[in-house]
Amino acid sequence: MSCESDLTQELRELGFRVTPQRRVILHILLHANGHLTPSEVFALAQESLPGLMETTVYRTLEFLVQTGLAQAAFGSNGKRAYEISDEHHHHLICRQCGKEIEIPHVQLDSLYASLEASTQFKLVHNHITFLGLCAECQ
Amino acid sequence: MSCESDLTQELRELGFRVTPQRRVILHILLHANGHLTPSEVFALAQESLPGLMETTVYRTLEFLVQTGLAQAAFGSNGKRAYEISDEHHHHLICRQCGKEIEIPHVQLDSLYASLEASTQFKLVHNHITFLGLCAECQ
DNA sequence: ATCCTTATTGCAAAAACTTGCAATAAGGAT
DNA sequence: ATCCTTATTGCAAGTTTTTGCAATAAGGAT
Ligand SMILES: [Mn+2]
Ligand SMILES: [Mn+2]
Ligand SMILES: [Zn+2]
Ligand SMILES: [Zn+2]
Repeated sequence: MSCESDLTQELRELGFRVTPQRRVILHILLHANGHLTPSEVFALAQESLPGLMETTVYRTLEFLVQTGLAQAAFGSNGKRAYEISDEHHHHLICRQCGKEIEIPHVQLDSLYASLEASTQFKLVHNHITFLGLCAECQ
Repeated sequence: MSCESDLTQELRELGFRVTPQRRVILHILLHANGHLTPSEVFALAQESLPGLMETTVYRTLEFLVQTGLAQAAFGSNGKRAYEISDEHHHHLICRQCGKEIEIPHVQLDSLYASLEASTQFKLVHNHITFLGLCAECQ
């Protein structure tokens, strides 16, 4: 009974296959404390799964985002990073020193409501990176 | 007196040099109606400036963002695109059909105010891409 | 336990993007 | 007009990310 079993269960119920590659990558994301880049995931995953291709890591991470099990973040540098988080949140990063703050999604609730009202769109689970200057760097 | 002269003037006042490459790329961005990818800019720029390198396009676009003359957008596919717009705005894209709506920044004013109050950060000119489902695709 | 279907992976090649460094040329000084 | 300084470009090489396709193996059926 490993820690990612509920997620693999969810995959199976959605009609997707549970492969060793997906298991390992889910395990890594679940135990990471922050965002991981594809090459970080690859380096870690390769330890338990020699022969794993970096291509597969890219595809699996994007697959997990499509299914809603993982979230992608676009850092200030434009590079992608991934995480699994049960809290819908966003980020605010200081463009000068890189300090990062997490923004609970509840702070965007009224924005979302007004956007949905004015556009007729239904917003999905976004994971936004705001840039700014922290108190020290201003 | 070409159309990008005021921007090249601004560059010069900031202490940067005005090169044919920067002129051409500014001209292209000013006449584009939407976002352009680096390779689109490259293809157009090469017509007036044979010998131009793609590297230079990447560097120039990023340079224009740093100086605040251009804005970068991270589309739903994660690929970068650039534009010059005098209106601070954001985007809302349908994850299903790709339909895209522009969101005037004024709709985020109160969010920005509340984020600045709660975090002590000063937010900068962000150019955010929200994802959702349009009325038809829901 | 074996077979089937086809989703998923490995592998190779391409495309997108970045970096380092020597050659060039913009803009200021003479 | 010529010279100087050094920001900027071209060029080559490297890294990151995407794509196509044949080989593999997950999961359901027999
Ligand atoms: Mn996050
Ligand atoms: Mn835009
Ligand atoms: Zn800071
Ligand atoms: Zn749609």
